Amino acid sequence: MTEGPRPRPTLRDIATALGLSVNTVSRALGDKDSVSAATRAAVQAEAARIGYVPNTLARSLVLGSAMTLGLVITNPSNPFYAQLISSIELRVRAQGYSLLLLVTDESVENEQRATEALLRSAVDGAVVVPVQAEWDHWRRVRDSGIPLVFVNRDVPELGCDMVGVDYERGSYEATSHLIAGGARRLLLLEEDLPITTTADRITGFRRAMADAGLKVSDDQVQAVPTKRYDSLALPWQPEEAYRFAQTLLTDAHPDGHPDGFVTGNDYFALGLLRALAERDLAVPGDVAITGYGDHPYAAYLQTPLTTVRLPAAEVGTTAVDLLLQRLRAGTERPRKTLIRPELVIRASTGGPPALTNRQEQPSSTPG
Amino acid sequence: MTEGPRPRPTLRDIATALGLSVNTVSRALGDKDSVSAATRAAVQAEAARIGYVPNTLARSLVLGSAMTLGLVITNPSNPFYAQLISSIELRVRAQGYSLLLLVTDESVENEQRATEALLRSAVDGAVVVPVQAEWDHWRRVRDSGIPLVFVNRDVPELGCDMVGVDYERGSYEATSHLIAGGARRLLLLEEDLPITTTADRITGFRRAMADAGLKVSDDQVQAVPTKRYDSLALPWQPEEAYRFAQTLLTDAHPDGHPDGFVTGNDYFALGLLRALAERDLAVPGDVAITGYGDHPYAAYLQTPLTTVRLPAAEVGTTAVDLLLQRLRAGTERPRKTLIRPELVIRASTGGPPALTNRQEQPSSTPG
DNA sequence: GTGAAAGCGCTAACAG
DNA sequence: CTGTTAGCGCTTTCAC
Repeated sequence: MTEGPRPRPTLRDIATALGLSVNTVSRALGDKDSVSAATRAAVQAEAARIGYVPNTLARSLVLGSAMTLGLVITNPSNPFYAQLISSIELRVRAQGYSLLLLVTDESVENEQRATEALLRSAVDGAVVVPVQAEWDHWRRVRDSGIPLVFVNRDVPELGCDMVGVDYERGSYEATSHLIAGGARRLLLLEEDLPITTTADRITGFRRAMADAGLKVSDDQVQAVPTKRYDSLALPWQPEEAYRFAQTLLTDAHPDGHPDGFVTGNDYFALGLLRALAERDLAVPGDVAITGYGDHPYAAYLQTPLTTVRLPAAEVGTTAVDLLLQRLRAGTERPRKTLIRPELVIRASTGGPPALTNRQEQPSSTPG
Repeated sequence: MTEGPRPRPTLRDIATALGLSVNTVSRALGDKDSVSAATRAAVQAEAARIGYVPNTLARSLVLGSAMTLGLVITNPSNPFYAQLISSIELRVRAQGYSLLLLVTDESVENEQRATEALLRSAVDGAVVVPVQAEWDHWRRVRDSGIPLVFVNRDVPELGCDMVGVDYERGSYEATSHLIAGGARRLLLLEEDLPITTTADRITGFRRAMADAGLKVSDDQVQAVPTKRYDSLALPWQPEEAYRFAQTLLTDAHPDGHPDGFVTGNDYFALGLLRALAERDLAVPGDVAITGYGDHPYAAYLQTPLTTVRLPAAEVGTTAVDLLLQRLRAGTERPRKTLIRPELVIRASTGGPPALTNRQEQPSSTPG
């Protein structure tokens, strides 16, 4: 028969119950050695008996640290970010910190409010996937002594630590792979977000084309309109890429129809696949395509999708480690780390036609 | 030229700069009316000038509330939970609270540690997706006066508020739909987690079968082994269902091969689809199948998947609202809400064969 | 080894 | 209207 919400027990409750001073109780619980074994035992017993839990607020106030890190992220429904959240939370908790979560939905306004929240909450540091459109508010956070680690997208102006994915390389490899497979008239379908990840993928695409001696006209790089600011929307719907591709395939192509598509994420590939099927274009026979992200479904499509697997967990873990190092170390130069993604070759580019018996590894760094 | 981390400005800095008392400054900033307009203006100007940000820690300590809610969730990589996180964070922030995130990965141990963290952090309340295997630690949290709202899975023993999805109904409708389409030898592929959501879906399946006058033998309800405790794994890999289905389809079926599959999530359906394709079984010709969750890819499979769409955003929002109401109201009876999911009929059960021009709505309550 | 005193930054009482 | 006093729960001096 449980009682209603009793007032929470404090050090003083233990102290008075045992006829000790609050101070002694604090030290007994804090495992300092300036307490007799007997006292310590008594204190710990009483603490356990009344269910004492230290008040982090008070503790933080005097210690000047809340043992809390912030995580500012754009969209948890993006599988990459979902994994990032998991890996970051795990690491943060393992190091004895708490995690404050802020979601920005790609909105600068939300991000500005998020920085306010970080400042007020006096977090010890923050892992941030920046919206990138503006960053003055981040300067303010950094200047107030809260170390920042940017993840996935950088804000070089601030000279903070950064850990991301080598998107350019992933895109380069995907493109080169298509070219190696015989594709010549390639198209890149990209997100229309004004962020570096997209820009890097475009760069990779162009570089691969150039290295193969292929020209890239402007209409070979296409931005798919996305519902980026719809706060509860999924990262991207295949829908948008589907409609976009429908139009694209209908348009006149002076040099012949495209025979290869590089897409900026697996959802685009999904929509594209449908549009191609509707025009009776075979994949990979008529058109080869690559995705980006290796979402959990990619290997299980009817035409398994060649795609770029992102090391989400590694990125998250590295970010937390960088942050904690900086909390301890202080003023080193900012470190930037790009982790290399992995091209996973499947049937959509003529790879193994279906699942072989070799098990697809759903490794610790999937999606 | 930014300076290094200055000590953070406090009320006293403003007070001394203006020759006022700390108290007056506090009230001026707090919009109390017991301050002259002139003083308030001066204070606010100075606060803005030095970039004053109130210290939530100190504020919380005296006020007895940290204006923070906890969110304890099992697996952010499950698209349903990802959306839940988004919607909850949005609502929580809109109400002026912060959100502390704890991930349990379906582990009771993690959950117990999470409750410790909630107690220490003195959150005002928590939204919880419980692991359900044990719940004594939750009793402790509740007894210490922290209101809890269980989401998606209930712990009826504790008499807390709860908001979930009517999984039984979703499963009932999916099953009935298959039966209406002519399927008779149905199989249910379920998660092997010991949780009520799975149990509810099984109940719905059995009830639909019974209502149609069909018997259900034990081997018609199958649990797919999953990597549930793999901390960074995705919710479920299609892989497991694929292998499981391979075996299943190889086994002798005295009453003929199954002509319908109800699956507990869309990933299972994905694996199943491949296993069926390998045996040249046509969907929906030979076998009709349904998924559960309406993940973003479901509508875009080569055979678009009939599935049960879950109202994730609505669940999340409702949960936060219930929690905040209870924070204000105090002792009402616990309220339990089940939100109804929606069966989305597609080609895998003989629905519209492909995307029609009627736009698939990626509504605010998808996946 | 233990206690008394002071203070983290803020807000709530009460005076004036 | 404003200042003084007190205290949130805890930890860190510094005496004893």
